[in-house]
Amino acid sequence: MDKTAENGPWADESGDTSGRKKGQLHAEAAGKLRSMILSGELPPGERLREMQLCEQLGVSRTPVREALRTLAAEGLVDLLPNRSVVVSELHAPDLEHLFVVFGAIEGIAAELACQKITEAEIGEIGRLLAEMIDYHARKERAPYMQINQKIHQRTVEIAANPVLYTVWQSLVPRVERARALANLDTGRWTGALFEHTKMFTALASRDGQLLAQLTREHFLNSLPFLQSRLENDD
Amino acid sequence: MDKTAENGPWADESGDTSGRKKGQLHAEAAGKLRSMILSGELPPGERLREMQLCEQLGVSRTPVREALRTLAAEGLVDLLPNRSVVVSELHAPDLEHLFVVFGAIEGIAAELACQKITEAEIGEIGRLLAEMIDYHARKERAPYMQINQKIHQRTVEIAANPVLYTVWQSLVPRVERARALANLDTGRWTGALFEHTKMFTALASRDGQLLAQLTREHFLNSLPFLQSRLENDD
DNA sequence: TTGTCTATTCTTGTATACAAGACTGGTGTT
DNA sequence: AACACCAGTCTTGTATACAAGAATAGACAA
Repeated sequence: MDKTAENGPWADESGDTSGRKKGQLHAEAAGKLRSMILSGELPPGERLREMQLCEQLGVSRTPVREALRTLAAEGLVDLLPNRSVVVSELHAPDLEHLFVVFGAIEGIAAELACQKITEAEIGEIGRLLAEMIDYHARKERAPYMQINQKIHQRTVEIAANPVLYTVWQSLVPRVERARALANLDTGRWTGALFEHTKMFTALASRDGQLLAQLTREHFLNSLPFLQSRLENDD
Repeated sequence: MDKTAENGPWADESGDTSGRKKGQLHAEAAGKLRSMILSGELPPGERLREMQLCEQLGVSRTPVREALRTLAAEGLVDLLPNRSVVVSELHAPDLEHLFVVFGAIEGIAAELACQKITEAEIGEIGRLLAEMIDYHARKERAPYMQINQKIHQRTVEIAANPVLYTVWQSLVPRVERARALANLDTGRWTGALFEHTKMFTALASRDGQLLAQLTREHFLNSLPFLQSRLENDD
């Protein structure tokens, strides 16, 4: 069930075509299109003409169409029969739906992680947190976000549930997209960091119930900030 | 984000080609292949040769290949680059991973449903439950399972969260497959029914916390029975 | 007998060709 | 002026053709 190494979302590919062995153009195309959507190069609502994508990616329609099915399964595009594929919209109410689910997923991950985490891994997360606090103090947002993402990812990995990991992966692109579209508010930033330190304490003491609760709240708390940013834009 | 009406898993198709408007052979193919896998006609580990599937389904390779991508995203098949697609295995440990996640997902759905359910919908679920009790008394397993599935589906629908619904849908095929491969133990059957009545009570009184808890336990309880059946088979 | 190498066959990956369904602009009518 | 209608164009859906990588079987050597 969990041998999806090759076909899983962004196993590796993300724009480079260099050291790639031939014969997986559709996976490569999916990777490129995915990052184009996440980066906003292909904005929500954009109509994707197959031929146009072929020219941009330098491949024929067959791999492009297969890549689009993959992206559709990930929720990044909508397939309208006999009509163009469009980049899926991201409205404020959708965002709430997304964050409720995503927070719950990470909550489960947190609970499982508490059961399975080793001392070494607690140390690892602790170091990442320290690094993050450092970037916050220096107001360097980009590396902060990167470490933040890494902490969440490590937590899900430590949970050691491949099904959970797959579901989590399928949701991450949309969460990341929301974060990218609505850059984090400064007031929220400090609050989020504080929540992270509380979450680490719960993790280190292996209090799964508490950590799950904190995790769900963490996402729910950041939701209104993202929503307000989104409403201003479109 | 939630306009996935047409491309979502088994929106309708499940083997019939009758009243179908042309131009969606790949969706039709996906539906047929999906039910072939769920029914066990295509057992775990089976190598799927594209040409062979073409003959069976009466279409060309293009829609078959696109259907296989969809099924891969649903976790029913594994894509091995330059090698045949195979029906994914279903091992006992995988099953535990699946059920932990699925139980949690339905738990969230249950919690949301408690907040949003109307009196009319409570009545509807109540009638379904009564029907199910009836089938249990008559030991008619197939229709029982069908109603059971419907209750779960209605609960998730009432939760009214499209993201949650999509995630749920992506997991259901595997859960259903596990149920199909390991036909429910009679002892467990009665226990499961009892749990359902308790869950209905919680739903009717809109006790989300309790219902979520019961739902998670419901899946965890049925897990060992399915696992033992699975170990006997392969 | 066993192991390895190679040639053949099979299967998948990609490109292209053709058909059918949507979109667009203009024309005519009311 | 507004609306319905129709042809031409564009876009997607499907089939087929061709190329390249993998499996297989047989020959040969150790």
